[in-house]
Amino acid sequence: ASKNAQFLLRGGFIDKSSAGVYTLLPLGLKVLEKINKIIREEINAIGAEELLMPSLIQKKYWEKSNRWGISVIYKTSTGTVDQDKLVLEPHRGKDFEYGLGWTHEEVVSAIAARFINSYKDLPKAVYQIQTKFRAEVRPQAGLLRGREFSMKDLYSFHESKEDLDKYYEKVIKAYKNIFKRLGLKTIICETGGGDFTKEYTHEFQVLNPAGEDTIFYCKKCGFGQNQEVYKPEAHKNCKNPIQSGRAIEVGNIFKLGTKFSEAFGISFLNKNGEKKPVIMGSYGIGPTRVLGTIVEEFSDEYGIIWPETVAPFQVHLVELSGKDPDSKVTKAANALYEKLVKSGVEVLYDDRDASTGEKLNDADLMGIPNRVVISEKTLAAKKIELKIRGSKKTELILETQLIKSLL
RNA sequence: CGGAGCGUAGUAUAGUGGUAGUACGCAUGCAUGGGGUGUAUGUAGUCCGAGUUCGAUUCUCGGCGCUCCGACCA
Repeated sequence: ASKNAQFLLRGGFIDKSSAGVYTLLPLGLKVLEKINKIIREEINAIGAEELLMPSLIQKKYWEKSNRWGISVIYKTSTGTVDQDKLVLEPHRGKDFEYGLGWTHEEVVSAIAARFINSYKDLPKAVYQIQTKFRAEVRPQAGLLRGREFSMKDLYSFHESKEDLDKYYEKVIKAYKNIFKRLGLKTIICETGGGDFTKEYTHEFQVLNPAGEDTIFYCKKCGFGQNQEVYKPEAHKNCKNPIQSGRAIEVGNIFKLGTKFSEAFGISFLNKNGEKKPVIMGSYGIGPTRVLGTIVEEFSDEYGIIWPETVAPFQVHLVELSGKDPDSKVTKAANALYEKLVKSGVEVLYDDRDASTGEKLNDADLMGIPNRVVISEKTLAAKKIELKIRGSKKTELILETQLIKSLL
């Protein structure tokens, strides 16, 4: 199994429900929410508003864009496998056909068609963080490729190509901020746009052997291309050799142009009273895939090493009291726990009646940045023991020092 | 979608045409107490359906599920 699946399952972050479908357990959800918070902050900062669209999307929407039929595998009411659609059981003598949302251009376009009428309504950008469904025949690599996963999808609407281009650059900047805060080094790669657009689209790729894509890039000039469209002549002005490697795609951005605005009739009257189609862009980041990617990037033989920005807790407090629930060690650890929580520190308190080795190994596996141990030894020294996850050494420090360093 | 394999306890596995064993886990006791400690007792299982057979967990067929290689991947 892949590293992220192994550590996340063993550490109690996720639980496998079926192939490519996972529950985020309380610990994993905490991490996901931290990732989402960073994404929201940066996307809000470029003027987009959050909304929430449905997952169940009626056939008529998909038919307008000619995408009914690329969707999810489900059983139809007749019991045969149909690759195209979800058919709900007959009701009042009628089948109801829906596609489960694997992207939301159709829904957002229908909304935009109703609300956008004038150049004064533009530009506009909306996004959501929502569960998506895809007919992956072969899910793999834990959270890196699932049948159900979380996605932040942002859609923008503009009166001109130039305005879209400007916003596209703003999104690139926001994405750079997001991935930087998540601790991920990304390479922006050009790739073909599929049936979306003839223009190049861009992927944010994290170099990692667990990745499914092969990319070509240059560290010096910033050149990056996916293998699918690789054209080395685009790099001829730089003398630095091109490198290649496996990479995980954590985000992608598209200029949709007028494909959807034409299909759904999203138009506006410009200053001259002329009717024009709206120019659109679409921009995705997969938070659950990001979660898996972070684990692929930050771990050692013992477990995960969370970056502080997304760690489920700041402190993993371990008390080594042995069996006696009334021992001085337990009381001191309880007191420290209360004090940390009151100070606003996020603490995971391991007060299990388990062996020392078990507790310390679990702490390594779970990867919380600061491990604090309270034991007979630390009480004797009137200090607490701190170990930063990922470093080899432990240090004895004063409780006040610890709290100060965490706030 | 092309190719391969697998389905036995909560998990990981062994074995058999005559109804199943081991390890871990879990429960309880005793010992231990700074890197998954020792010990005793207990707990729990053959994916579903059909066929062959006196008898199927084992063989055959179908279904469902899972894994791996490749293709696809807005």
